[in-house]
Amino acid sequence: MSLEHAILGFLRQQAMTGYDLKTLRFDHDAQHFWTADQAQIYRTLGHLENRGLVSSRVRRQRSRPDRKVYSITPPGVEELDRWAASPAPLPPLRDPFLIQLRFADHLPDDDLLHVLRERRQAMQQRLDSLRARAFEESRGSGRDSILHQLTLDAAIADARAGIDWLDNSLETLSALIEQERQTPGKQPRLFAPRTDERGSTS
Amino acid sequence: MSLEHAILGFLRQQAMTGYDLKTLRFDHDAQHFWTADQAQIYRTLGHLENRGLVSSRVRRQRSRPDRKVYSITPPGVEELDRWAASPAPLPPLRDPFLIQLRFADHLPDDDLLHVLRERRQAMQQRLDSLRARAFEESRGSGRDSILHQLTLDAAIADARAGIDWLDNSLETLSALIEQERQTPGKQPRLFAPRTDERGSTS
DNA sequence: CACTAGTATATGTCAAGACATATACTAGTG
DNA sequence: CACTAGTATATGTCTTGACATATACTAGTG
Repeated sequence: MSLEHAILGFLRQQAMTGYDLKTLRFDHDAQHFWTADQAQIYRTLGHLENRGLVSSRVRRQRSRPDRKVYSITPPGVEELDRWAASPAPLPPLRDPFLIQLRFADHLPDDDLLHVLRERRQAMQQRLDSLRARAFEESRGSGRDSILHQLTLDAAIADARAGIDWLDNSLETLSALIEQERQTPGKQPRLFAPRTDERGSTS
Repeated sequence: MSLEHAILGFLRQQAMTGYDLKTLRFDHDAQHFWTADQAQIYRTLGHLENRGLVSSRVRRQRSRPDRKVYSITPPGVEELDRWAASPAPLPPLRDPFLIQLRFADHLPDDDLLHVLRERRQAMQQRLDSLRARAFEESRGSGRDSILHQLTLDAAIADARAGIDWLDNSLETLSALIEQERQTPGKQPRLFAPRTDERGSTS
């Protein structure tokens, strides 16, 4: 599981509780490449502890609920290093928006363009906030800091590519719509007009 | 569910069986933006039928198993159109490779570069096959065909962005490694300096 | 003749993830 | 004083998706 290894990675940097992992790490540091919900983090910590890859000790607190601080164990470090050097399969592209677009040929022109523009705006917002973060977190020349910056770069590259693609698509579709308007016999031809020589259309 | 709407979309184009949806559509047409396993397709068809969005009739065959041909119903068309115009939330970037990279600071230099190069090669292969498909399927100027081509463009843009990012990362990390080699001694560390925890020094 | 691949549908089971809710205490705000 | 937000852990449950297996018939290959 990826989440297991993300947790091991964070715990190797510093021992902490499930609450800290959620609020400090997954909601902030890792937010641009992996998210996890609280319930899942606690359950995964349980699994990792059962397998001996992390260990925990309870810190009693008076004015707060007790904290269960998790540390990575030597087998945990081993597992993390083993996994980090192993090839991960390319995750397939899997985007509901592309399903929408693929089957949008029955949408009114305005709706079609609107959906694309909305998507572009959302992507632009994501890009802006990623860039702001990248700027804020751009100091540090150690390896750890560089790796963090590279993950931000990946998210930025992804968003930029998405926006560029949307702009091109918007242009293509606008041109198509314009062209269809100028051709009153609006029959979308899926195949080439029937002028081929072989095989008569009986 | 996205899969439900993908199925509705395909069935609007043409009535077909679960088997056809799997082998002709999801394994080919939609392969670059959505995949689905056979069991899930059959079960989803069942749900859609229960909800009246598709209907089926059995075609008896002698030398083959019977075919259960599904057609989209008017409510199904309505649902598809409604969904196509509704805004889909941006799916978060979610890539196990970025977890690997983020926590790769303990990897030997060669392993680190190797992992990135392997990734680049896999991405390049994907890009090549996507480009080949885009070339083969580039005829057709109707709206349906254009929309299909746009989905291919999206996948191509994604792969290209990934490769560019990997090239930049490879360059950045090579430079960092080179620089670290020329500066022997203490490297900048974010956390406690690494001493041998073996305790008993002999 | 045994084996494999293709056509076709269906169920069982498990992991990952998302969402809701329970518990329990404190501190600050209106 | 009531309410809200914050700290902290935990369980219940549902959906999506992945993988395995069952059934059943035919055609081609070694």
